[in-house]
Amino acid sequence: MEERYYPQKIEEKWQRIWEEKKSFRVTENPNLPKYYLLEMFPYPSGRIHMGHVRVYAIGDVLARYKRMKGYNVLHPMGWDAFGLPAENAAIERGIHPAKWTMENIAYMRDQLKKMGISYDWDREIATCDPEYYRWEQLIFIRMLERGLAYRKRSTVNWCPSCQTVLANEQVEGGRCWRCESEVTKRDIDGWFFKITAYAEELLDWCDRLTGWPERVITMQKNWIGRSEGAEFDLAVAGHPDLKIRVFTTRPDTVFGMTYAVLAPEHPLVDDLVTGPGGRAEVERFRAEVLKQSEQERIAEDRPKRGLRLSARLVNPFNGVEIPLFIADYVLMIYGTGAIMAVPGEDQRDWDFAKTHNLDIIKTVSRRLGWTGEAYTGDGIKINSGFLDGLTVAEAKRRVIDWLVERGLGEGKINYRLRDWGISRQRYWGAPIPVLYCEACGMVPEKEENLPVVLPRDVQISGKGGSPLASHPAFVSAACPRCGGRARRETDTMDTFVESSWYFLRYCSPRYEDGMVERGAADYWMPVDQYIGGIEHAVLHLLYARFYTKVLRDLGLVKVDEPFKALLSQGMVIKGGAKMSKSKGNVVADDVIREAYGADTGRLFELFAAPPEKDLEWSDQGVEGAYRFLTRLWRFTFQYREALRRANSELAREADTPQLKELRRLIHRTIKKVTHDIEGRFHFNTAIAVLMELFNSLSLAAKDESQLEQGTDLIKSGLETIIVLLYPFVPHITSELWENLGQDKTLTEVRWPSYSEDALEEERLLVVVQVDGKVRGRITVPADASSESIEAEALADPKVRGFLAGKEIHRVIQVPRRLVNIVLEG
RNA sequence: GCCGGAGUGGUGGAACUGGUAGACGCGCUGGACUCAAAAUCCAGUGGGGCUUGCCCCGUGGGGGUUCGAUUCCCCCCUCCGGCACCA
Repeated sequence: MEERYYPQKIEEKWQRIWEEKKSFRVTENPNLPKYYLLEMFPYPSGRIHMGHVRVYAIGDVLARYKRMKGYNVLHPMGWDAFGLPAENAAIERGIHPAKWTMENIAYMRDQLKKMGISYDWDREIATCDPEYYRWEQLIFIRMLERGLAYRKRSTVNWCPSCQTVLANEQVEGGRCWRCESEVTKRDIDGWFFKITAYAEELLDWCDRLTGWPERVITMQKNWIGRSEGAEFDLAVAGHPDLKIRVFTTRPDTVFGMTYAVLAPEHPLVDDLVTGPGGRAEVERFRAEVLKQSEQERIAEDRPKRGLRLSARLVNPFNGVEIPLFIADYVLMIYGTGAIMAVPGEDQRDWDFAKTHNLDIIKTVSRRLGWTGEAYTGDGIKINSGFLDGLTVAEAKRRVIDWLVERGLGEGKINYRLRDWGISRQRYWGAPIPVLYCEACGMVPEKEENLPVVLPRDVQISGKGGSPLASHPAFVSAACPRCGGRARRETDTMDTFVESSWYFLRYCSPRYEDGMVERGAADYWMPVDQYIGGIEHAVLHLLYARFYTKVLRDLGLVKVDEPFKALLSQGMVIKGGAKMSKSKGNVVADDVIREAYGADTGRLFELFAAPPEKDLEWSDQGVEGAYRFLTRLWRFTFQYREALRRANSELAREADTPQLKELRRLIHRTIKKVTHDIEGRFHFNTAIAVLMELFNSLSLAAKDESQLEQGTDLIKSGLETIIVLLYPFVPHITSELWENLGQDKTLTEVRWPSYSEDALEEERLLVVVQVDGKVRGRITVPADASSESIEAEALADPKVRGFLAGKEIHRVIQVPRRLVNIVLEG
């Protein structure tokens, strides 16, 4: 053993040993409890920096810990390898996306290995591999058969910079999730996955995902946006053939409707507008709305624009005729695209009614002292015919019954969630396996022809339109049904499709007869612990849940949910901003490794903050982590000869009080570290107690008499630190362990257990309070009775000073911990 | 606007279920070693007061419950995140 700690040398050594011994390779073993641990796989964008390392370091602690606890741990890694940056690199630098991607993967794989992350590299996958996406194409065809994948023309989100369509989840505040360009609208044909068919189930299961953070669940629930209400028809006065269906969450307020509104693009508008003058006006209004929706959508307090139509509707509940408008505040994409307006109990309707001088009827008695405008609270129904005197909830039920009895409407549930648009007008993605035949129309590719391989020989210009469309050999093909001339679909799939099932492929990554080998998936799934950034709260995490349910219904897997528990780790911040290449504030992993080693980088990131919080990068913090490891190294070096001769196995009953305390501390540390890792992932406090134990150990070893009498115990303490620290800093601990003369390596060592007996103290420190303020501390025998503790507390000279001349009112005791003497007055 | 989350020393952060606030680390101050520096080691480090041993104050602000509140309840302030005309 060398006196100095040379991290690079030992890190290389142990990484080589782990690789040669295939230490982290796993196979299904029904005799062992399984643990599937997964970090969100990265997009191979170039290089990993210390901002990325955090999630892998967190994952690696759990992986190594769980192995030591005897679990069969699946801990795989792969690459979310399709996506736009690869194409952009091709455009900017003339490198083929495939080449660029594969080179990045090679570089990043090497980086992860050098950080010592314990993956089963034999399971590595890349989603751009045809052997990967072929199964996705097969599932696409299955979904097509079941109506879960469909094609339609619709108004979609278009990113002008990425030159492609975006799903609703991929638009954040009107901007593209990846490039932050302002998103525009476009009418376009495209493919959709019917995620709305699973809206109810996705929502229901939210409450059963008990291992997920509350805020992610809340975000998913909000995104799905369930609202319960009623749908019914309003007749058009003088047009017996026409009726307008409206959706409301407040069926109890039907007697308060004073007008109705259609979305400007509602299809019935054309039927209701008579005369060329009217039509022109409608067209003008529509154009205005369309224009403003781009810029002014986010503007606050923007007035609600509307146009009154000549037609009048009839309120079926009281026969009253009401005016009809088209207005920008009603959206075609939600509900029926038409509403009954109740200004008395809806603020939006109130605002509109005020600007257009419309009647306001109150149908709920206001809470005492109410001074607001529209009232949305609870109360008793008024001005509401047969509903008068009922509560809001009762009235809702009564109205729905009334509608059903007369065949005019029904109870109805609407969702905010919309179907997932998966068409991308780009090259570097998985081809959608369908063709358009001149005779047969749209036809899926034959299963035996899968995969539909993405051709390599394309011209990537970035000038609008997919390069696939100008690749004749790809586009023109024989119809799988009639053999006639057909044209291949040139849209590729959203890359979120690949990431919706990669966790399944890891179970049997080389399986050739299907997406996933049933036995392997049944053994490993679900993922026991998933770790990733909060930015995917409704993107990837919602898609993956949906896709898993589809695969379950197709009979491929038996789980209902893919991820049993989720840990959303915080960002790494430097200089007030998230560490990222574009911000120019990255700390390169190799710089850290060269200066301090991978273990130091890991230790710092694990120690500086609990995983769910943002972590502030600190060069001095890194120094601190390095200092600790260096001290541990020096300590082992200094005492290793003495300790080698000791026998920690037999660590005999320590005889001095200090050694007894040290022994307790060792067991307390095992207990605390175990609990901190296991229950709440608080690695920072786990590391802190290990530092404490080390400080005590250093102090004990410095004392000649203690070192002599307690060699066994000190050895046992050092071994405990090394073993407990192994999941955090695997290289240095492996090396120190070897140098203590151990023949097993730490990959084979079990997590230590603690004994409750050893935790037992002989004397207890009891805090004495007078009127809730700490006034003294006494030590008592562990078996002291509460009476004797009280007596001793009252006898304490410091405490007595506060009692002089006062009368004791009562004494409260927390057993073994605290006595509070409450005085009179 | 609605829904979440968070405010603790100079600093990153501790404090289990209401029971010694500030563990551990960083920084800082003083000391040892050294010709000197770095590294290392030792001691101190929430604020204020003085009789140097204690006392008072202190977890964003104000109130409450309690023998006792960083922890529970109410109101307010600030910051962060999500959604945002979804009927």
